Amino acid sequence: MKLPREFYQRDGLTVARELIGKKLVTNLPEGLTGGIIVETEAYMGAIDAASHAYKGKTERTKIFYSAGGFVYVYLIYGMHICTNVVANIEGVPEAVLIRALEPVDGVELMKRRRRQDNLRGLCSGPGKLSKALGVTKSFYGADLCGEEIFIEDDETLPVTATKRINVNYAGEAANYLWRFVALGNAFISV
DNA sequence: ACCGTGATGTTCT
DNA sequence: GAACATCACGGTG
Repeated sequence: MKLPREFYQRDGLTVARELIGKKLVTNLPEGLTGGIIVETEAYMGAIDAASHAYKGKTERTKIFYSAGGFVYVYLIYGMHICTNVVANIEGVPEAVLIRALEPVDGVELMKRRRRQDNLRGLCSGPGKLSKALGVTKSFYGADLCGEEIFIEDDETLPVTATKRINVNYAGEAANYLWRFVALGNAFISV
């Protein structure tokens, strides 16, 4: 079952935690690919120095201000795409970064896109899973209640919260336990 | 196992 | 012109 708009229209921390165990899917002309979400991070807008939306609305961050359930993508370090889910209601700029998947559907296609054969490393990082799923900059603003990219209900997994990865520049916010991981899962990024 | 490094583009100063 | 929510590779233990 595809998650409805209401799932996303809650606070970012709840959405980030509850996305663990759900299945992220893209359905593109080359085929359907997807996997269980096993690692996420919440980025909490105006109260979060690590968030791209911390300093307000720009051309890049305007999608944060839409209703939950749309896609925010950006290019990092000049070569990797990161895939995020916008959370909360219109006007509240929160988002959830998807950091790792356990590969499930279209594994062969994902291996081809990534040019690598190792299952364990196939989707174990935000850049990796974006490439495996075929997510590009054109996904900016895509509707998760549509057909190209969506999230389905799946299993319930035990979850722990830890500090977020690579946000040391964010001062106090770097210590918040806003990363969520499926306990004991082998497909997480670190 | 753990470094160190090079590749690369967009955003904001 | 710096900083950046990264990855793969090759070196050394």
